[in-house]
Amino acid sequence: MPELPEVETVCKGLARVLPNRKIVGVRQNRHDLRIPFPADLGSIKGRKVTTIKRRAKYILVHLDDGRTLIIHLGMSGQLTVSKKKYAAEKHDHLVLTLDNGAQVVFNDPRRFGLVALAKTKDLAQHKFFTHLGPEPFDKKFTAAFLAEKFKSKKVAVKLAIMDQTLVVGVGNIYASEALFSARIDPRRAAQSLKPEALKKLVTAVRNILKTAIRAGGSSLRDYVHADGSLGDFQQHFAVYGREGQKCRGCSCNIQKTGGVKRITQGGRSTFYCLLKQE
DNA sequence: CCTTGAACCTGCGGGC
DNA sequence: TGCCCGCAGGTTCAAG
Repeated sequence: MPELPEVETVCKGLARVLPNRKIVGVRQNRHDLRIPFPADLGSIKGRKVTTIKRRAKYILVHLDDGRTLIIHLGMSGQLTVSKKKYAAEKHDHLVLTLDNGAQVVFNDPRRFGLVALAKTKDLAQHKFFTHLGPEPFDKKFTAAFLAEKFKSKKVAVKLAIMDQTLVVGVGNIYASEALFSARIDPRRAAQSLKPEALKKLVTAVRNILKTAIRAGGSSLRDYVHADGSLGDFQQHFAVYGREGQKCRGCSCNIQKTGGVKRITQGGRSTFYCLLKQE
């Protein structure tokens, strides 16, 4: 479920519930996801949560002893917070109980997620983060920056913009959406984009992510993303998942174009509409 | 350094 | 009804 907007939405939900709460129970229903659970994960029991942050697609739960609980949702992870009595569901792998009785449940059918524990609050040097590019909303993420990074990249721009070492947060859905919004053919070699196109791409990435965050945020209630889906934003996808249908946001004639195209790049689906690009 | 492809894992829907 | 296939929002690793 998660690209940056979904993770951001989950973080916002957690931020309304977790800070200043003490963790009074840690239940591990298995010992690993993509990587083993920390051997000392149980030691977060008795600790109080200070703040919630996000870096790339990682959720950071800072603790009052200076350590950080790191959670990544992978492809299918969900974090829900419920005050109701916990009823175990399939694929609930980690359940934290808070001192107000609330339960934080990490459910992840495909188990591509991860849970880790860092010794510090500052994670810049942590192995998960050293290789990551800037946040898309960081002022470092500019057309000039992308030009430099794309210079040596012959890969398709769709793949390049999803490369987390260049810029973080853009996953398979928003890559298609941002490129459509910028009217850039996803098949083009990254290094072939001119400054004007790069500028449009930077703007499009920021706008798409921001809009999706707003839509996701609007669907929050008692849960941190109750259904684990994309909130309201999926109804606004212009091209993603719309093969053969009319794209949203350009005035192409579907009779003429055949609608949105789907191709495979890097083993994953890309959706695009080429009107106004040729 | 760059690129590609496979691997990790479960669930769902479509076709036969 | 069952079986097989392809597909799903991420990341890492090996090999060329």
